[in-house]
Amino acid sequence: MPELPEVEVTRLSFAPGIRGATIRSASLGKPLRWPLGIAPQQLVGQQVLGVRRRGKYLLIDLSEGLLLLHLGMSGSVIFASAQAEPGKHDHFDLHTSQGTLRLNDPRRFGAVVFASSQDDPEANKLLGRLGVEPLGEDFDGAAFYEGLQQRKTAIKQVLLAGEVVVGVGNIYASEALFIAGIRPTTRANRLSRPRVRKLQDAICTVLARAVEKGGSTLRDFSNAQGESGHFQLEAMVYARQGEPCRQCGTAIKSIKQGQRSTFFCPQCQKP
DNA sequence: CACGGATCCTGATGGC
DNA sequence: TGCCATCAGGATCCGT
Repeated sequence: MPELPEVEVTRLSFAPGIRGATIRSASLGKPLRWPLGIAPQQLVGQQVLGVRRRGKYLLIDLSEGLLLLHLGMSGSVIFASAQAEPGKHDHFDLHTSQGTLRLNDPRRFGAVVFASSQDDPEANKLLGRLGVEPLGEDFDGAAFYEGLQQRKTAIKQVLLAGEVVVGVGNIYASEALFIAGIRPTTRANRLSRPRVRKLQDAICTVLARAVEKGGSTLRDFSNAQGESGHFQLEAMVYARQGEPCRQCGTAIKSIKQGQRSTFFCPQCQKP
């Protein structure tokens, strides 16, 4: 479900409501990808200072540390004043003076991890290898080009790895490469400066647009208010194998790269 | 150190 | 209330 736009839409939908709240209690369901790192009771009494995002991580700033939240493949968050008893796939509840934040994640690839302010939370291992923010000021052409020059792998997989630029998932990687006219199998270090520039613009455009639209609703994405993105992503290539390219009519192709599906137009996207 | 593959887990879908 | 294979929006870890 969540790539950067969905995570950002989630953040925007609950950050104002939870800011300033005091944590009353916290509870865990089944194990997620990583353990919380502390006993849930240790969160009690802490203040929620705000909510930021880094890549696909939600960073909840607390008075004594940082709560890192990742939605994995199937996670979603609800923030509401009254919550029913946790359901089968509800694996984390944060009860606060202003409402309950609940993580629902059927596949449990997501995580909630506490980083104490005693250990420099910003230096958390999970945040260490992340690339530049695509919607931030640091995403400039020169640095992006230099980053890609270091990689001989297919550009699609370099985007997904998140070590050069973060937040581009499987859907938006295919979409951005289509907009930029670049074949997903092209090796990253073989791209010319102008093509890298075009790709950079395409990534910004497609992600920013998706955030504006409230996240794509390819399946069942909804924000923390339970509102589904009232927008169906009009994908140019994603999941459109065999269908005509919206630009030239050529049949969209589907291939596997690193066990993930990739979609592209063999006519519009050049190696 | 850059790369490719295995791996975690549940649910939906489609072929037989 | 059939069973089985395949696939799904992520990303870390491990062997090479």
